[in-house]
Amino acid sequence: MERVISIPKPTLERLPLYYRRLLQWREEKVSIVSSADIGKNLGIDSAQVRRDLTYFGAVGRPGIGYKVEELISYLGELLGINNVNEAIIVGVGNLGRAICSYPGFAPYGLSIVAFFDIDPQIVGTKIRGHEVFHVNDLIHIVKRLKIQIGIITVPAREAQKVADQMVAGGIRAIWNFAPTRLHVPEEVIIRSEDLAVGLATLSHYLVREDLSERAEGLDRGISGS
Amino acid sequence: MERVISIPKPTLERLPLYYRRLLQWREEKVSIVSSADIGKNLGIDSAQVRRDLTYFGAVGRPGIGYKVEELISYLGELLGINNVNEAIIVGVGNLGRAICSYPGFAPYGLSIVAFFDIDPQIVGTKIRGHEVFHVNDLIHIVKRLKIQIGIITVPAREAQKVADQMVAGGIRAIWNFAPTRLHVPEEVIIRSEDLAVGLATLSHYLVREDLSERAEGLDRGISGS
DNA sequence: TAGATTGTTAATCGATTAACAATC
DNA sequence: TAGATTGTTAATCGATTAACAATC
Repeated sequence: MERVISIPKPTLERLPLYYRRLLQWREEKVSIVSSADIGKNLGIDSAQVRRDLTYFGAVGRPGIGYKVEELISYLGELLGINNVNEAIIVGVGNLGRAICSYPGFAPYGLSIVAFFDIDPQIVGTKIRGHEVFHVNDLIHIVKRLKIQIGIITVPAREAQKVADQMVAGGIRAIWNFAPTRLHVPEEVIIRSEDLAVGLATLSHYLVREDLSERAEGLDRGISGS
Repeated sequence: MERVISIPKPTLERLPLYYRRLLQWREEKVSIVSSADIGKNLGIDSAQVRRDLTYFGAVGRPGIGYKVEELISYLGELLGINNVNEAIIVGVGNLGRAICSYPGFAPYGLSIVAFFDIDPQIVGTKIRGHEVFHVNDLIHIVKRLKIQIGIITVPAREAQKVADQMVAGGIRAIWNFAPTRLHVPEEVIIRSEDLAVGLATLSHYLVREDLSERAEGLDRGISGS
């Protein structure tokens, strides 16, 4: 399955961070950076940075560093950013709207070309100049426009149904914001952004800290620090 | 630093998934589940599930499985869900509003008790019955209410300033949705939800697939499958 | 040349999985 | 008891970090 060169997932999640920081450096007219610069800035080991950047072949110069411009287009290529990524979004409540107008996407060439909802109050209205279609038209429209990316921002209980229709329309990657697990054919890529996971882990750390305060008190005599 | 019992991060991100699925089972009147049930449902190895569930001591019965009810309260405790988590949110654009009304949080006891913004058009209005305050009042209000969690949904360039004020007010955990890295004292917990990372990885996989199609063609003679 | 920094190899660290004795 | 499933140990796998020769 995982054929050809395959990048470790953690690396893949760091590349966009490098990319974004590089855009900022370009803005600031910085033309060359070292792996140490990048690492210090993002809190990542410099060896890790070099490692990450060489998965598809080298791009830096020993003794010099990385040309910001070069690295940007290299990473852009790698991340598929240089392409235009056309997507549809299903569910135009607050979350859907927030995603449509999320400024962080600006550099990533995401273009949301059609909006869908099921609420008759919303279907037929316009969002950012685009008409909102009924979900029933999804398969048809997706096929016609050959859309590859589908974004799901509907309630959890609707999500699977929507995913099924996306798959039927030929969508190859689903970005799911509904708090539920989706079942799709294995050739379809799924990425779920599960906000509850974020909240729960944060909340867990708070609890942990409370517990560990006592423990640290007992501990201090032994381990110092 | 990482004192007392410490759970691996990947485990910590799976616990909320278990928790959510268990709530669903309870709803369906299922009273006992096995690690195999949980695993199959979430696409996780059953040994992994057992491992994850024993980091704070055992809860299952050999030969039987796990009592849904017991496991729910066990995980709830672990994740700090049984507490009420009071939070403030800064930035009440679409994303802020989406988070406030995100249904996935329902089980997690998150209570957003104050809203802040800087836009004079918005300050003073009400959201879900709560007045929106000016960011200038943040430190004062956070101190008075002894809030521990701050949610940042402002544009990237404002985020650090907001984080500084949260820290000054005594907030201990920050949930950051702005696409930028925040610098805070090390005792403050930060979790960043970086949507651009999600988008970029998704887009990357699409590109990879396109490339690998060719490669697979060449490959097939050798490795079959 | 001397100093800096890469790309890469080897060593370390941490997480996942397999296997199985203990237990219901 | 026989069958099922846990909790845990040991083996495997994968990612991070340290170290350094090669290169500018």
